[in-house]
Amino acid sequence: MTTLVDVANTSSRTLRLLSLLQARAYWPGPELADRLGVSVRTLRRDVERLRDLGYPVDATSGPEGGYRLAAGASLPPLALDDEEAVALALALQGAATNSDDDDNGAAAQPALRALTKVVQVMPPRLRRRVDALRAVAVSGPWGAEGGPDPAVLLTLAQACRDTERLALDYTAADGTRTQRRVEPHALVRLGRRWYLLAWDLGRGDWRTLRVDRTATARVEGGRFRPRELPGPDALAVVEGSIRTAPARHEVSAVLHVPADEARARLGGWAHIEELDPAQRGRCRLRMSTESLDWAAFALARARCDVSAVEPSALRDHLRAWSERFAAASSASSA
Amino acid sequence: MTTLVDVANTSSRTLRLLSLLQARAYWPGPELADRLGVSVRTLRRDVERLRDLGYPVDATSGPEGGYRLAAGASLPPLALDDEEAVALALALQGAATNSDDDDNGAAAQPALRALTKVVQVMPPRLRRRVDALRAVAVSGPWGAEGGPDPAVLLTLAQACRDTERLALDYTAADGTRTQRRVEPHALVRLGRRWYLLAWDLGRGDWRTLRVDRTATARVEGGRFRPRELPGPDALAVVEGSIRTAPARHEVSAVLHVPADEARARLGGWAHIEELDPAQRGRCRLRMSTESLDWAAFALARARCDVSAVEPSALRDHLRAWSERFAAASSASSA
DNA sequence: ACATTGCGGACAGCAACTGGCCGCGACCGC
DNA sequence: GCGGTCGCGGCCAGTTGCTGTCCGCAATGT
Repeated sequence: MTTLVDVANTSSRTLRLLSLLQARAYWPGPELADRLGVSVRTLRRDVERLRDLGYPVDATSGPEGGYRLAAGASLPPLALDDEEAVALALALQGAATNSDDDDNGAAAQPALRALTKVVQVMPPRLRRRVDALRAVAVSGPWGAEGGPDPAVLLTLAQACRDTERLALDYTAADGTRTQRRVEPHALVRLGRRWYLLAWDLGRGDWRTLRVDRTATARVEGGRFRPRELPGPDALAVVEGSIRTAPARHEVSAVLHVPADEARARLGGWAHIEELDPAQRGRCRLRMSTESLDWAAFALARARCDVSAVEPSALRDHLRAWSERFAAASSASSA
Repeated sequence: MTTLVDVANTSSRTLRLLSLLQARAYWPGPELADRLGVSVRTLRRDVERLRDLGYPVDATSGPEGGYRLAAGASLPPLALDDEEAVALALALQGAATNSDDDDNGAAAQPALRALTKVVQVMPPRLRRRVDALRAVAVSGPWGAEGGPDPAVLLTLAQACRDTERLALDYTAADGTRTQRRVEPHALVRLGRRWYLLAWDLGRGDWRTLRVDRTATARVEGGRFRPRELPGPDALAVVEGSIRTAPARHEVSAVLHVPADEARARLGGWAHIEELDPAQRGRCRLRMSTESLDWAAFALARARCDVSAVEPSALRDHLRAWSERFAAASSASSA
């Protein structure tokens, strides 16, 4: 399974040892030595080598003893099997495309980087499995938001990292479709959208493109030498070129349940504050969101009476839902 | 940054080379050699070594040529930096705890396995960052469902893999809290819940415990020799011990928008079917869910009139929401 | 055509690795 | 307490492997 090829090499053995230590927590020394095809003495030396490399290998003596890879100063290369790799690719993809704005929005960037690493070295058969599952596993409300195509996002990320020219099918804001050849420079996440900062070869100028408006992206082969950015920082450039930040709503409401009960029902989804002691059995909900749908949903999940709903836009929203639901729940046939 | 420790070792250099090749796609040979502190000739030999190990390193000649790590027969050990590791841990954790039932429910198991691997070798400082972000990043409606504590889930997974005895604080179905000492055998995901199949040392019998009812779990130190399962398969045992599968709702409704518009608004969230051509401008929504909240939310996201809502329970649900929202949207003060 | 880059053979010197042996300490079950 | 099992690390002698340098060759883009 993980046997790869047996090379008698010392360094290859060290790599194999690292993999083995990650696959199982405890390994009796003799078994390890047998697996690696060396004597126990040499195994000890290999372990010592790993330790010198900075990977702390704990060992316990006595019967049932053995070696175990512990947490160290830096992360060792992860040896994952096929299933784990697929799960990882899907999870990272979800994190890169779906993650919430304020929370792990910052984590989306590293997630995307990690994803490019994984995908680049992933065997084709695994990539096919990921592609197949991707279709099924959109699974999540964000898909509804017309988020970026994960495949496109991934291609763009790789091209940025590798400084490779791209050909894009792009739909501009006014709906016109254009073909663009660009030198991609950076992917920036702003709000809950991804933007590609690129040098447009057709127009000879910098452009900020929305990834979710990019239908297809393919690598054109040629690599390029990065130009100097028209600003101190990719983020700054993109921010400058985006007109307005998407409107945020600061939601506030009073829930007619005790605070801890509300927290239990809503999880970490909204901030729940205690009200003053006189108002026992009630609490205040606060959340900051771009989508009133989410706010309405949160109120619904609270399963209790609600009052003092705060942006008036949300009240309008609730009224609209209410009317629609009333209609839907009464009419039982088309 | 990634320098670890400089060991003049050959094997360490091979590891470093692997990391470098993953960090950037193209590396000119001379630059690589310089980074590794060896001559180009030795670099070529190192590359050859990697190839012998099964990692396909592509090389292109000519100016702008260089080395690149391609997709191979098996996944090479992933060398991730700190940020990537944190993002990865968060993403995997999300996949393991939140993932939807039918879709990547199957992927939850490998995700959890991968997570145990990562966490086991993750430096404490990174683990702290993950823990810190975890609190913020529940971010998602599932948190509200009282899903399992990721930390507990992780501890259980590690203990299963390492066959280590555990002490659990468990809240039984009737609400009584008990302390249990168990030998954990397998984690099984059924429906959208995690179950721990374990041998209860206090009672001397097998038990199936719900992970989300487990408040704390700590490793007791001792390792044990796995007992024989009372069935062919952990899944079978757990299935047998769970009385009823959680009730599922097969939701159906007619949306008063064209099918493709509905798909655009709902993403992969629900299945949208065309109706017969006479009914242009309408389509049928189908989804299968355990939570009527989600169904209601989906209908709301469709932002259109809805009719022929199908389980009557959902109609009741909608009516309840409607009334609550009507109240909330009119009363603007507590 | 030229420069740049990768490929691989040959060689000599040096460094490292290997296996076998040893005594030591830690730990567990009897 | 005692013996068995296991990890630790020193020592040694033989062998293996690695390294840098030099070389001619092939591929590629300017």
